[in-house]
Amino acid sequence: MNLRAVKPPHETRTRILDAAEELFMQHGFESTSMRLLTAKAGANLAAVNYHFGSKDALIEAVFRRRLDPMNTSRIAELDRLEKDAGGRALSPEAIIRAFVGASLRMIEDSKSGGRNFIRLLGRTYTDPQKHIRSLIGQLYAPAMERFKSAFERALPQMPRDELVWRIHFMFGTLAYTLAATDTVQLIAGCKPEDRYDARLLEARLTAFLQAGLLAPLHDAGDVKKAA
Amino acid sequence: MNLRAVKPPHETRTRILDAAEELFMQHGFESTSMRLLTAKAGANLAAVNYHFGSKDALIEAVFRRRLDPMNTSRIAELDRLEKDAGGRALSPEAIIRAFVGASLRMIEDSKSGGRNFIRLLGRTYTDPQKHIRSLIGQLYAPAMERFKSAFERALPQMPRDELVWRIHFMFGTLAYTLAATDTVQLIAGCKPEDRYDARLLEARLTAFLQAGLLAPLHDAGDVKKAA
DNA sequence: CTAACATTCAAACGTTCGTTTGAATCAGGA
DNA sequence: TCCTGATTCAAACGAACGTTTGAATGTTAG
Repeated sequence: MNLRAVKPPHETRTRILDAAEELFMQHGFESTSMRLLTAKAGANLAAVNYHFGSKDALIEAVFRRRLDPMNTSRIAELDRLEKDAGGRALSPEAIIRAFVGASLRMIEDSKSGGRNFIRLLGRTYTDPQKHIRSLIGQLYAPAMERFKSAFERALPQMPRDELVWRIHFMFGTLAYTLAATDTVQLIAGCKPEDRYDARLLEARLTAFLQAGLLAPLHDAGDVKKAA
Repeated sequence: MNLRAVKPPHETRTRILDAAEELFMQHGFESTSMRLLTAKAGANLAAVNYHFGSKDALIEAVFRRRLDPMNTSRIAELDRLEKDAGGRALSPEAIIRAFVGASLRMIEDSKSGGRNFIRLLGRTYTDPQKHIRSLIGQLYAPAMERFKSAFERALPQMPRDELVWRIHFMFGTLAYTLAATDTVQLIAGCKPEDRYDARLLEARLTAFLQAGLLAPLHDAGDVKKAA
């Protein structure tokens, strides 16, 4: 009997996914060649096509592996909050934290390549390729619907269009913040050690998003009149 | 004498820049081949290398053409506001409008390919290629410094780190909003005809950003304690 | 052991890429 | 008109890409 642990069933698959996550984050999809990728994963060039079918299918697998669990846990967290609250409405802040927290927790999780993935994800929301954007949209759809109706219940007085836009703005702020962890240097003066402190970032981000979500309604009359 | 207007001096150059702007926006830099690009521009395949030197140099030229004037006009607008205000401090909202307005005015400008460029720009802030991001950062630097100190003067009581982060968040919201003009459909229910109404968008965006910028300061003690 | 299956491997395939080349074409001034 | 420099053109270059192939190797069950 072999004393070493049994070989995991999909070891090569996993190594390829990990390498892809990191290289896609560093160089993007197109600039990452299968040769570089399989070399980093310690696999043969043909391994990607054998295990995933094609490069596009690999890209899809990279997102499915992390995004499905992340959004499932988001929804679970929201369910838990609503159950704890009994019949009472949740505060907007609590809903925001449930959404943002799932992403930030993944950044802190240093053993899995979560941070790589989060940065990759943040940038892919605006990927030029439509089929990639629609994949992301599809993977996000259930959580998005769930959070949207949670916000509607928390803010019954807010017009629906306005709410949709503000959710859009919040989503954008989160996406950009996660993706552009070094673009911060555009505006010099940020202490580098603060940049990855997820707890501090969560506090700052939540405060910003909450204020934006609850901003006073602009006077629609002004808009029409000025036009 | 020829009755037709004289041939513009850099007609082919301009046609190439216009085609590049549109195709880069639609497909990204790498997925846009020189063959497709020159065909769309009605130019020969070798024209890009003749007029610009290389594909990378063309990418740079695409950004320089629009970004330099845009940021110059941003700074001019801020100068004008400060002059009009005499010695008094500007409101944060006025500073935000000066910054956001330059982008949104370019979206409305349908005769030049400004809208294409703005969407392209929004996505490029988080481009995987470092030399592209640093080009953008470099082209933005003067305006960024100028607006940063304007905000500092308008909000003297706000800690500098906090302000830097909030400017970062605002910048992200703007970038994402401009880039993801169709990702809005992630959250269904947005009336398509509202999506490109720049005046309405400016009102909504400004209200959101202003509220976020002026959000109550979170208690730093809470953060440390929870850690 | 052996048959059956899953995985890995080196090699090659055809395509597309950005770039280069050298001749052809155009313009304007002497 | 002819010369000169700028621009356009068709053609080709070598390199890199994603994918396929068929044999070799490893693993598991009968």
